[in-house]
Amino acid sequence: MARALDIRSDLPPPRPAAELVRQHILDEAAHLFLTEGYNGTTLRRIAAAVGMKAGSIYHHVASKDDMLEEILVRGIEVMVHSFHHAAETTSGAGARTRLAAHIRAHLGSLFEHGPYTATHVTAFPYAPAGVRERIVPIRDGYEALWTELLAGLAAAGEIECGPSVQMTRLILMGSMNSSIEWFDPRGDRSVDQLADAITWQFCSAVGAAPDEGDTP
Amino acid sequence: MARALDIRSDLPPPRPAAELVRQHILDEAAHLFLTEGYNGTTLRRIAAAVGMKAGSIYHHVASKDDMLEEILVRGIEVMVHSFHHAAETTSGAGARTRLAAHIRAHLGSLFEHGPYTATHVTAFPYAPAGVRERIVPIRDGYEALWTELLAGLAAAGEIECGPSVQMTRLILMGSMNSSIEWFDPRGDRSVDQLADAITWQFCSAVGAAPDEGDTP
DNA sequence: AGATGAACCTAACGTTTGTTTGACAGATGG
DNA sequence: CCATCTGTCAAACAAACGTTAGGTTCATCT
Repeated sequence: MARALDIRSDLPPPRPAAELVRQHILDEAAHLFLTEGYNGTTLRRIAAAVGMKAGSIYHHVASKDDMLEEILVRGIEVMVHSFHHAAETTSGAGARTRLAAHIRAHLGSLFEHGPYTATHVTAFPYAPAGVRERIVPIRDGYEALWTELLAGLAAAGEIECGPSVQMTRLILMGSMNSSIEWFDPRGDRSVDQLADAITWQFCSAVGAAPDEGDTP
Repeated sequence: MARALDIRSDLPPPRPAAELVRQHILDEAAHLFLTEGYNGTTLRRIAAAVGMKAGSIYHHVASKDDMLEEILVRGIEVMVHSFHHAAETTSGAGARTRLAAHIRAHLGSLFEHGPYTATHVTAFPYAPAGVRERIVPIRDGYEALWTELLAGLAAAGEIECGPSVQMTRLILMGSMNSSIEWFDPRGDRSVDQLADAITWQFCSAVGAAPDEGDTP
């Protein structure tokens, strides 16, 4: 039986140093998963990047699959957080402003918050089946946010979708996500410029002209 | 020294049956590379799909890398062929018609000409470095066709690109290529509808209204 | 001082990878 | 009818894989 009424917690919080190493491992793993793919990345390669031997990794994580799963979950968390932040800061604005903010937020998740979100886009399709099944529901939650956003704007007549909102969402998210294969935020174009370009190409179809004023 | 002046060629043309088996192997390999990824596909898995044992594959193909390379090359050939066909059939048409035809042609390459082109999109980024280096120049040729097309339409003022033609091309090709991760041509939407949706979202920005007439 | 336990190492586990080998069956050709 | 060529197989190869086990170091706590 577990001792109760202990003054201090029986399960002490993880040491900050240990958690820091764990973060470091996941950072390097995510970076390698992103550039080399999941199957193309070996534990020895990850260990070398951290400055350890392969076996030592297992003192911080349960398995290679577990690493990927945690990276994918964190990637979605970043996206969801950015989405809500964009929604709050443009709650009263017009259609184009709101859409532009969300596009910028999604691209920010990809390029400005470490390799977790980007790994999500590239490594997910070929992740082990078990991992994928556990991630899909979480991922669905984020996609639902986008569907809701686009459907709302379309229903209000503020943007014009094609045959279906889902198809529109998939095309838009495809053009955003595929940018990680060619866009370099340290290059001669900024993330802002990329967001502007995608926003422009996507919602230039908006019946309403580019609006800057609020619509309370 | 090679014997010359032989009546028959020293290198007899490959038997048609043998070439057929080879095609079959490449077909199954491409399908597996597409669905499971290159590193996630084993030679034994490919052999099983063809109805052989792993070792037998090597009587038809030099190596796993060689399989991938040939698949990638053929994928580009399909795309280039479709591009030129679209260019010929709409040489005198207006901007939107020409662009729509090329978008439809590219999507046709992805979904209607076997797994070679689609494999090219998904497997290329994580192909072995040696293979990738040999493919890049060929791939550049196809991308140049698109750049030329978009630049021509933009220079004539028929479409409006963003800050750069390259960025516009990458965004457009990204939205087309990423559709292989979610679009199913056997589903309730046809490739034609997908092409229409992408064309609509992309070139609704065209200053000129949707034109149907030719501009000789 | 002695004990503790986390962090890391080396070494090896069993499995799977891409590839090679040698033998065997059937067709082909002189 | 014999010799040759083709395609296939079982078997084995070395290398690399993810993972486990056991030993060593070292700061911390009693």
